[in-house]
Amino acid sequence: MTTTPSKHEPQDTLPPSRSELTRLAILDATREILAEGGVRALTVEGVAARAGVAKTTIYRRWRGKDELALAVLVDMVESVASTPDLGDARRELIRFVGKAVKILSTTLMGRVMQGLVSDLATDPDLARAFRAQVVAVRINETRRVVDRGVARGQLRPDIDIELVHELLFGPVYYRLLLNGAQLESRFAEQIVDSVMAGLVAVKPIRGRRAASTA
Amino acid sequence: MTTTPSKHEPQDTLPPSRSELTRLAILDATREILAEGGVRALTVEGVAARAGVAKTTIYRRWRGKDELALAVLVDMVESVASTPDLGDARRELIRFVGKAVKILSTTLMGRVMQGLVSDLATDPDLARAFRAQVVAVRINETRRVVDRGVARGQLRPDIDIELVHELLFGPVYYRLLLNGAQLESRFAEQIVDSVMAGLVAVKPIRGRRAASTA
DNA sequence: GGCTTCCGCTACGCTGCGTAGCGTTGCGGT
DNA sequence: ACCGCAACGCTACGCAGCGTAGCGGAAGCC
Repeated sequence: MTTTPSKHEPQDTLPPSRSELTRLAILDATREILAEGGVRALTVEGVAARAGVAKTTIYRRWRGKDELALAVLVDMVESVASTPDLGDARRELIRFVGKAVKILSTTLMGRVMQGLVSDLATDPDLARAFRAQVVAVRINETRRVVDRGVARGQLRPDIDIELVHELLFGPVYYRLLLNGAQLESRFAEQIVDSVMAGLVAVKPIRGRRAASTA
Repeated sequence: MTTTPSKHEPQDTLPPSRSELTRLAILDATREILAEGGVRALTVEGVAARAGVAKTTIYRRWRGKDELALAVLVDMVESVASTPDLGDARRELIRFVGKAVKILSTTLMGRVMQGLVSDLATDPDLARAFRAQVVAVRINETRRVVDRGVARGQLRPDIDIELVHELLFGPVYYRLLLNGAQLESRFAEQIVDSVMAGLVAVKPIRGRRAASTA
């Protein structure tokens, strides 16, 4: 697999500055190393060598390998387009979750995730950046899809967006990180169908008791 | 935070051998270091120093810090008892998931998990051991609880156990590893109620409830 | 051209890994 | 009590990788 150029390169009109060139060289080298050996193989010295760049140059831009990996990841997340309006909430959710499944299983974003997780727990700055630039994006997209479903009368209006987001993507990352089972497109469908059972709009029936905090 | 002795210490009758004493000293030191600084602070040299043990002694038993952390984790998982029969599938599932939530949020098992995840992706042996001794235990327990629910007529008989297992615990680990949101006991209830909607034996004509923004 | 900014390069100190060799101590058998 | 083996302690390595400092050179910007 060769290097994916990753969207936001400078506009064709303006020539890339030297600074931008080295930046891209570093990110590309990071991507390649991650693709080959995972995060375990990611070293600042290795990136510097492959990018044809001095080690100090990397440290002038990022504080360490964690930030570097996060930069690559953010670079990828930004390329994720929003889910189109398909007229049906279930289909949209499947598309939405399925896209994450596909990206995590076919690109090296899965590997970056695997290697980044442990660092999230120990580096507060990294965690904050990750949540702001990755998790929040997913939550917002969930909100858009759910809101459309509610507007169509397909989903209940009193849905906890963040909870739904966790129910949808939790299993995906569980497989990626812990279970080891293969991430297949069918999995997205299974998840959505399971979660949907609690989301569908029904004629107002008197619920049993309200949820209690025990 | 003091050291948790962790169940299977030698029988009271037979005095612990020297070999066993050093083994326990190493594992205790590992636990302490993990509790204080997380996996990032876990170094073989640090463990050796705190345990009052030579570094080589550690390498004679484990191949590295990964195996050491896994040993501590397995040591904890073994102490997790099975879910008792409560007569109600929903209550049992909440108890089941809630126990995991509590353990991950109150003991240092959460921290060990956080630090171990990245290594799972790069060390096949470690991943195999983890799945056999941690994941498989959870799946089996899920099966027991679900089977009881089916026998009582509370749950559908055609339930995919592994899928349910992923739906239940995926969100828990999602919070622990990625989201950063606090793991509270109420979360287990929310998850179970959401997943239950698709598991109940009869059509959801009766009370239905899931996510509520409270 | 001159100034600023960015970059390459070497060299360093440091931590932690994993191993080798050898001395020392505890433990079990007879 | 003795001996033999197994386990442990200790020192000393070589190595990889981190992160920093200092200096000289090259590109960009008026």
